[in-house]
Amino acid sequence: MGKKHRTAITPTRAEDFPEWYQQVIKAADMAENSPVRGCMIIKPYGFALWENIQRVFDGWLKDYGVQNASFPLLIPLSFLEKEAEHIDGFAKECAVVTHHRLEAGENGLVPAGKLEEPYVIRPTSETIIGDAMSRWIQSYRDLPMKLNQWSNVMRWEMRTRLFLRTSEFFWHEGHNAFETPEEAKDDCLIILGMYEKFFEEYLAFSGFTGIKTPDERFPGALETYAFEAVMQDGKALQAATTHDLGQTFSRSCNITFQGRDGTEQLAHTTSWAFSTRVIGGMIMIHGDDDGMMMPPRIAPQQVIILPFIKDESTEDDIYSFAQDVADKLKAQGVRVHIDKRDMRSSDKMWDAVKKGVPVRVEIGGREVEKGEVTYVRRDIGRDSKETLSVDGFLKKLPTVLGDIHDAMLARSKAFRDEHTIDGETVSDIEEFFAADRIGLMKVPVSVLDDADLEAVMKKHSLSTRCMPFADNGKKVLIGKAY
RNA sequence: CGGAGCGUGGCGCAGCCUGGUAGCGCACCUGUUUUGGGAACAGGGGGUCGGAGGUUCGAAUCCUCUCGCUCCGACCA
Repeated sequence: MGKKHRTAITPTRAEDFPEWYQQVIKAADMAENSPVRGCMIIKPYGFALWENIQRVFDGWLKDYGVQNASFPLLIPLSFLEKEAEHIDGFAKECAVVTHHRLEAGENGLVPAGKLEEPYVIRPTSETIIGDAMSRWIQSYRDLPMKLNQWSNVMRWEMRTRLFLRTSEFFWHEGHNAFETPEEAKDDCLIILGMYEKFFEEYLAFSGFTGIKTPDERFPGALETYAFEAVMQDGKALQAATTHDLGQTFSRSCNITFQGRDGTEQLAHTTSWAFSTRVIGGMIMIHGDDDGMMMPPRIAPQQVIILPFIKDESTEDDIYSFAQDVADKLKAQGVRVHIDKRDMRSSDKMWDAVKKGVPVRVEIGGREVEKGEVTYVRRDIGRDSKETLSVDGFLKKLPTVLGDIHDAMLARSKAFRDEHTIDGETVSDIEEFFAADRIGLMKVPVSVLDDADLEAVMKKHSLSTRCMPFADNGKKVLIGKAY
């Protein structure tokens, strides 16, 4: 009692942001490190979030005419070698499969059966999908071709962090091919728009959409477009990208088609993706000192029902009442969970808080007696506590979930805006970051030509994030990034 | 891959400098009393100290090597 300031997560964001991040993941039971270096185990609660993300966005992709397919995990080394710039970008982080058998050796099993041509575990699939496309595309009538796969990829990272950067990660990778450069460019912009809409409408955060500067481009791309979000520690997170690959990959993969004029032409391709990294973004954008805060539309559980059992005699009544409420919520399409674990209710409550379940419903003897429920919003806390009739609650819940979403989005937007500071010169940048201020600095693109910029960027480990569309490409965002 | 730090029961840590076979908080189990919000008391279970080797009568403590993790940096979704 009286310990008003005790937070569910130690340390707090202000005390140690990276450590806070780790602790939130642990407290919310979303993921953990695995015995495999750099690879994480996504636990059921975290994976349920990813599944919801997949389910919603997959529907959007299909509406856009994208077809799902599945390509091999292993890519022949020679495929990667086809595109010089591409291999240059990924070679350093490829895991290589060189053998196809194990044999008993002196000290246990040893690899045997050396492969003539090694395979690379896909760091991305441009080359192998390009190879397939080269066979599937013959005529302009086969275009556009829009393919996607939900898959895992592997990049041997120097330094990993759960969700944000792991050696193996999950994503979707889309690969489209078009007849004209205009279509390819439009495709990039359309999909980037879908990402932005998805992040805002489902993950409840906004960021900046824009064009990457040349040095931040995908290896082999003509142009890279990105969605950059701002985390609570002021660092930027590239949450999604689309790449206009021009004819780079169609040239190296031989994706040709016979055009309307009868001549053989190279297709214009694009690739685009977001990964499990967005979950890391959600944590760093929405989480607070009491743990995770799930955006309602994508939350694994939208409502958690906590039965408050005072004595055994009321247990059955409370459970059946809770079940009844849960059934009605389910009928309404709400993802609801009843926490029947044999624990003290206060512990269950904090567990729900740490997991970030948007709405907590408390049902005890009083509620059962009066046919009511008491609920609390995760984003507001105790002050939002309200007791309603069951029907009243059922009717109001959609609005409540919507309000929570709106509030979370508004907060992330306000944070982004407050932490995007306008500057004019290199010395403005230097001053800002030397003062340990958090956020991004937005300067005119002409600053990129300033010879002093590189040193300042290096000194404060900054990078250009993107040239926002909102500024018509006249400004560039510079900051620290994940 | 460079710099720093850390690896001791499920979690967080102390012990290590000044070697003598392990301790605290939380969690867990049992019981009693509690119970609308992170309960109290009593009793109890669990670790051989990341791994390997070495020094020593004796090592969590010293030495060497190794693996892993975290932070900062370079590289990247």
